[in-house]
Amino acid sequence: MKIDPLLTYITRFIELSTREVAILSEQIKVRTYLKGQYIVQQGDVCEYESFILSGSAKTFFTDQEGHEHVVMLAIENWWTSDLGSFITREPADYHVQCLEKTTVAQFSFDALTSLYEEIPQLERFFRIILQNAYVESQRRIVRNLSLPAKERYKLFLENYPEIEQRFPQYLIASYLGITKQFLSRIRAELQQ
Amino acid sequence: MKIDPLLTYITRFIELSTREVAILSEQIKVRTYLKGQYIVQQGDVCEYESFILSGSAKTFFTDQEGHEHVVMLAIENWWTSDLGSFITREPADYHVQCLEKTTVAQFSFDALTSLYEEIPQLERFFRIILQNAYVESQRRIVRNLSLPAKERYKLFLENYPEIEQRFPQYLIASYLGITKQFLSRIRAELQQ
DNA sequence: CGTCTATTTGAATGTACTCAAAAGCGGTGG
DNA sequence: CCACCGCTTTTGAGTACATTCAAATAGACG
Repeated sequence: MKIDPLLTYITRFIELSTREVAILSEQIKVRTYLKGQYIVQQGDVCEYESFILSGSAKTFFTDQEGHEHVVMLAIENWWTSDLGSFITREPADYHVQCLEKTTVAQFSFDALTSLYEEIPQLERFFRIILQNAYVESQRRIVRNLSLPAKERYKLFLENYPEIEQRFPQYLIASYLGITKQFLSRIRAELQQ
Repeated sequence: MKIDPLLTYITRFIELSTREVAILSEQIKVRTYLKGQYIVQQGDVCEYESFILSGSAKTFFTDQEGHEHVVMLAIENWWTSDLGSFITREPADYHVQCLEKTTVAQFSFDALTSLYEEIPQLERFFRIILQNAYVESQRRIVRNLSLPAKERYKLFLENYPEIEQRFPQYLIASYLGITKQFLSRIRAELQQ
């Protein structure tokens, strides 16, 4: 499978020469996972930053009481990994599991380190990506702190209509920080 | 006031030549705010990324019901701004207000843009800073979703003991996403 | 000491949770 | 083609964590 969607995505932020595209392509590994397979396992060091070419994945962890909490849901053209583990080389806090057959483009830590040297523009690319991710992350915190579940769900529908369609309700409930039962009740209210 | 703490901070991540330090120093504005003054006002475009040399600030917003929500608390050697507004040049979602007399080193959008060209290493610096900030932001989301208020408060005490000392309880309560009354009860329980 | 602000305490309420069970929805096989 | 299985969603009842409103107490500063 080709990494064209990734190149398209990158060149929305920086320009790449033909030579740079070649260098990049060489360092990136394309890999396909089956439904249910893990891209990252909690406790292992996260070896890759993965860019989803097709398919979808959930990032989650299990708390002391054995309850799963969804940290992130990702589809095509999204990144997924345990960034904290990836950059520190410490055991991952989260699992990343495929929800369907999923093909990703992967940057290993070493590949990325050398790519930063060979294509300095990539520093800018990831800086911009991270800026956006950070801003979005702060927004999510704000929404979680200041809005009741019903409002959070409505905003989720507005912001991620594609995701709503694609994932079971109980995962969305977990992502929103509520139980599946409660989301079901919220949806019932919104019907009327 | 000198920007030495900022230079020390930057050189923990990248190396700077004497010439680069000079370029940097020229582009950075040092500014002192009095207690209560606003570094950023909700609705205005956030003009600066501010690095706190001394003092402290809170980032907050006011919801429809007129309640304040603290998004962030910052002290020396922390960054503060409304990054979303700063990078998009759109009106800020948040206020940033000084809690005491506060001196900051400020990067304007234009200064930073030209600094990225003159000192490409700064791309790396901010990439790393943002990586860390993003990871921390995700951790906060996870804690907010999976832990009861009491546990969140205990972790806050562990992670930010300096902040606990320095800010009134009602701000910490707001940062944790709970009311000041409830934090007071939690603290009473923890005493025993 | 008095005033202003911050914290604590009390009582009633509400939002969201737990546990339990029923209903819906695909897919598979007899 | 229908019966059954596993999985997801819905519904119900009781409960808990956290909120609101109100008032009392404690601290800080002039």
